[in-house]
Parts: sequence; structure tokens; C-alpha cells
Amino acid sequence: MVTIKDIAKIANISVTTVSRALNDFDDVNINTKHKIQQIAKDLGYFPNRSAQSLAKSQSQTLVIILSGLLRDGGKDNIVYRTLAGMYQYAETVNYEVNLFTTSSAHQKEKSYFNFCREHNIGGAILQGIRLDDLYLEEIVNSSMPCVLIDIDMQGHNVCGVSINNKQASEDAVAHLIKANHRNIGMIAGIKEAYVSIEREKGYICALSKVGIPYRSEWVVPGNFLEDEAYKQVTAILRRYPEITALFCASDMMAIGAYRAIKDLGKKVPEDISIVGFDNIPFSEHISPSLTTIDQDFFLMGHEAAKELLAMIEGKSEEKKIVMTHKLLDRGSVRAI
Amino acid sequence: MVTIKDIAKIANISVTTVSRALNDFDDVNINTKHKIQQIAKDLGYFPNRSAQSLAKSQSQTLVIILSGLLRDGGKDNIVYRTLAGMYQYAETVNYEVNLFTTSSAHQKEKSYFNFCREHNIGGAILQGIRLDDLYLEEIVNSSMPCVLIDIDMQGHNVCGVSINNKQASEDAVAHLIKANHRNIGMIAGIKEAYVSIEREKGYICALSKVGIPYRSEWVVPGNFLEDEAYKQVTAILRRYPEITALFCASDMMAIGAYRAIKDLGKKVPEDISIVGFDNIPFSEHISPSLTTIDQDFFLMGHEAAKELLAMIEGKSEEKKIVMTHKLLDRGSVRAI
DNA sequence: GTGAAAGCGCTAACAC
DNA sequence: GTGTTAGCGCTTTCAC
Repeated sequence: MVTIKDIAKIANISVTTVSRALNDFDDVNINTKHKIQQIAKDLGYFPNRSAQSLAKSQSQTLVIILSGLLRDGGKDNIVYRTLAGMYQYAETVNYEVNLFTTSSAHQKEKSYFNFCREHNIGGAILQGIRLDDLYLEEIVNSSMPCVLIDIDMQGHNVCGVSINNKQASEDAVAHLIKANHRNIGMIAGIKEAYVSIEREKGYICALSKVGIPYRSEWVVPGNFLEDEAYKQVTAILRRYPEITALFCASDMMAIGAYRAIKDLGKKVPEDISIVGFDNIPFSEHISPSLTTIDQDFFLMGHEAAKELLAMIEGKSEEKKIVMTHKLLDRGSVRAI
Repeated sequence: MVTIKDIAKIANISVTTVSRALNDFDDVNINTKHKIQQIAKDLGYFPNRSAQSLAKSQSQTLVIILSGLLRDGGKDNIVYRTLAGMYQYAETVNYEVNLFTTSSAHQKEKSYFNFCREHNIGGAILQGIRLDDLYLEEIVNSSMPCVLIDIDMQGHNVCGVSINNKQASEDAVAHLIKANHRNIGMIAGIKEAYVSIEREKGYICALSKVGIPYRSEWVVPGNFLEDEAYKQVTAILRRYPEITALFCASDMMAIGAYRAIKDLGKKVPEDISIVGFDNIPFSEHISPSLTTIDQDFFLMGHEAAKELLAMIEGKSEEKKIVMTHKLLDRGSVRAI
């Protein structure tokens, strides 16, 4: 392994100067600098990140903490796209990305704060975290810079990135209403997820704006799971045959809904109209293609990374980034 | 930040002993050990990974290097599943995982070897690498432990993990032949990918075993891309209407094929039978559900991680791990 | 513009 | 069993 010491020896110069030259400080003679950089290149020198991190008590690294990388997860491609966005941004600023996953087992023994300390992490992006998560409170209280994806949280050095879930949801339901649906059910997500709550609010809001009474028994939890949605949709449509449209809080659940509807001997959109949420890659491919709310997760990851860096460098003011969403009008809604 | 020095001071003991106690060495008095561990816990001590890594010139980390985390990639969920498998294994052995991505830009300026050195990496898992990749030769020549997913390569400290792609492919085509298809086209992957080559071999082999002549013009490249497959399938079916079945070297391409067939006014499987490869989550959901070759990517990641660790610890003999595959007989093949 | 020296937090001979 | 000491590769005062 070639170190700055080696370079120093060859260049007949001190390690200090080598370090400064390599870091492109401008208090070093331009000639020595070039000379050193040339030697470094010739020798195939690369800095030891651990040593740098140790010396600077800070690592040039952006971190994303995912709550769980499950065996059966990821089908919606959301994590992947977010990661891709982060990595892409990180590359432009010559940062590296570390991906950590937490399990509840982890969280019990290791606090978020310690976790970051252990790794000389200056801050992190969290995704998939829920409102009842152990980390959440800690994050808000610690002063460690942190970007929360899909959570709206106040706190020192805490920033949130998400679309306006309530508004998006309202748009989705309004789209159904515009197609003259009045008996609209909702397959909601998971109670402990911020986005679920917001999306439910949007649903209620859209209904109330046009005077359609809200019937709580028409809102059932699908836990963002395809199979759970399948069960719930089967049950709700059997029980309330007057329902003509369903708003699903995620595309994965919409897929479950499709299957349920088919198995009930009904058709989308002839019998039941559906609007989904997320615009996962496959929503376009199912038949009929799914009308849904598009979120740009790649951009979300990108912006989250950008914001985190700004916070770490102490030059961020932003406390909430709202991404744009859009309704994709495809084939799963029929006007009645 | 609390360090072992702090603990040493409080316990009135040397840092060496603290270090040994914390690392659970057995040449330290059981009482002192307990005492130290208690203090560490009380203080909320966590080791500084950079310092550890620097001191040991080795980081307790498994690395996966992905060639490219593309904005539009990941739809097949393969990367996700592999990662999940790796993380799961790493957790059981108390290792961490680092995910790096390379772009060709990266590779030009930084060799694989230097890349690993820079990070005190003891070895890596590579996925998505192609035969013409700059890294590949270097990997084989360096003595750095390395697990290659989906590449068969000989070299010191190099291990490969994959299914038997040729055999799987042969199984897929044999399935079509058993359904009395004789005019079988193939949508191949990408010339520079090892798996593509193997899958093509399997196709040829299956045909020759039953005496069906091989027609090279019936094998077209789809580059593992849905859109490219769409184009190629459209062209080939127009040109050779006698084709009754298509073997696609990936499910993503099979999806493109479905679309092409539909747009040509034909139907799967009535007019054209299809067999895919990979068993991506959505292959089950498309209509008709796709008959395909299942690969367990989660397990692949898991085994790759396990093997890498064994190699790093110098206790591996294995040079090639062949995972099992299976043909999933679903709805996209019709017997004629 | 350059260098000497200390130190980041930890591990690992080696001596006792 | 325990402590002394050196050192991993780098950055960073501070003096010159």
C-alpha cells in the first residue's frame, strides 16, 4: 500500500506538504504541488479512507438508513430508485454512500445516535421509518443532521422530503369523482405510516368538498401489502356491492385489488374503477394500465442527498422539501 | 464521544485491557472484563469503526460492487433481492455491508484493487459485471478475495455464484419442445454478459438434442431491455410468421414480447408461447402469467456473502457455487 | 511555502 | 492477567 509517507520520501518533502498538495490547498507552491500529484499518480496512490475519517473525525460519506431490506420487499422499486438518485448525486460531489439497514433487533441495542457516531457519520437519510419507530424521537432530539423521506417532523437539523401526500390523494379521489363516482372506497396503508395518514386525509377531504358523506367502513387497511389488499377488497366489495370505485394508497395494493376484482368475476374498469398511488414500473403494464399518482423517487433520493450535504455543511435553511406529483390518467377509471 | 481511554480511566486500568475485554479476549480476568463491559455500556460506548479499521488494516465489512445503479434500472428486483440476502447474512455474522457502484468513468480512474485498498476492503462481491468490463481482468489477477455473481471465472481467490444458466435455458426450451413447438425463436440478452452466452448455448443444445435445426436468424438480441425486446419481437414475428414460440433470456424482455405480440394482434399463448427467465415478481401478475425459470436471488446474495467471508478468513476451498433453478410452469405456453 | 510534532481511537507485539 | 509502547495513515496546529 502506498501512503503519503512514500510520496514524501520520493519527493524529498514532508508529509504535511504532501497532504496539502493532495488536498489541493493553495498555500503550497504550484510546482511542488504538480510534482507531488504526479508522483501520487505514478505510484497509484489512493488515500486510506479510514485514516482520513479518523483524522478528520468525519467521513466524506452520505448515509441512508433503510428500515428493513426484506426478503420479499422491493417489488415496487421504490428503494432502488431512491438509492439510485442518492448515489447519482453523491457521485457529483465526490461523496460516497453507505447503506445501512435497521431491524428492530438492531434498534434495541444501538441507538441512532450511537450508530452514527460509530461510523463517523455526519448525518443520514432515513427511509421507510414509521411514526412508532424507536429511532424517530431520538432523531428529532439529537442534533445530528437528518433527512426524513416521507415523514413530516419538526426538529433541529431535521429535514423532510416528500410529495404533498394529502393533496395527491385528494387529486386521485377528485379524479374518480369527476368520472361521476360517488361510492368510493379506500384501501389504506398502515396506521403507523405518516403517508398513510395523509393519504387518508386527502380522501376524506376530496369527498367532503363535493358533499359526499364519509363512510368509515369503506376505508379498510391494506398495510401496503398486495395480499392484504386482495383480502380486504374481496371483503368490502362483497359486503358493499354499491361501491363503484376504489382508491388504493399504493400500486402494490391496487394490484391486489385487480386480482380480487377478477376473482369476484368483475372487471376493471367496467365494474370497478381504480386509482393507485406511486406509479411503480408495473402499473403501466397491468391490464388495464393503472391510473395512479406518480412520484419521482429518483429525484427524491437526489434531493434528499443534496439537502443532507447542505445540512452537514451547515448551509441549509430548508426544513421541508415538497416534491411534485402528478396524476397519470390511464385505463383503470371509467366514467359512469 | 466516549473512547476506550475514558473507560480505562474510570476503570483505572490500561487501554489495552479495555480493548481486550471489549473484544472478548479470554486472557483477561473475568471480573475485570465484566466490569469494563458494564462501564462501556453505562457510558454508551461504541467503537469507532475508522480507528478499528485503521489499526487492523481491515474492516469488518462485506462489500458489494454493482456496476451501475441506473435511474431506470432495478425493475426486475434482482439487485434488491441480492442485497437483501447479503445483508441478512452479514447481520448474522455481525458484519456490515457496503454498497458501491461503479460507472465506467469510475473504473478508468480507479482500479478495482485500489478501490478496495482505499477502503480497507478485504474482498468484494461483484454483480452486474460484464465480460468486457475493465475490472474483470484485474480481479482475476489480484489476489483480493472476490465473489462474482453470474460470471464464471477462474483465478486465485475468485469464486463464482450462479445457477447453471445453460441447463436452465435448456430446460426452458425443452419445455417448449415438449409442447410440440418446433419453430422456436430466442430473444437473447447482451453479448458481453456471461449469462447471455450460456443461455444461448442452452437454447442451441435443447434444439439439437431433438434434431431441430438451429437457425441463427431466429436468435435476436434484446439487451435485457424491455423496449429492445419489443422491437426485436415485432420484427422477428413479422418476418417469420412460422414461429410459434419464443424463449426470452429475461422476464423483462418477455414483458416486451407480450406487448409486441399484443400489438401485432396476436395472443399469448394461443398464437405465440413464451418462456421467460428470472421469475421477477411481476411475471406472475401479467396476463397470462409467465412460464419462466426461477432464480433465488436472495439466496444467491446470501451465499455470495457467506462465501466471501469464508475466503477472507482463508477457509474456503469452493471455487464455484451452483444454485438451483426451477422451471415454473404457468400460463404462457400452449401445447400444439 | 514548508516542516515538526501531536493526535484521531484503536490494536498488537512484547515485557512483566 | 495486565501494562507499556509503538504504530495504522492521515490531518492540523504552530513555528519557521
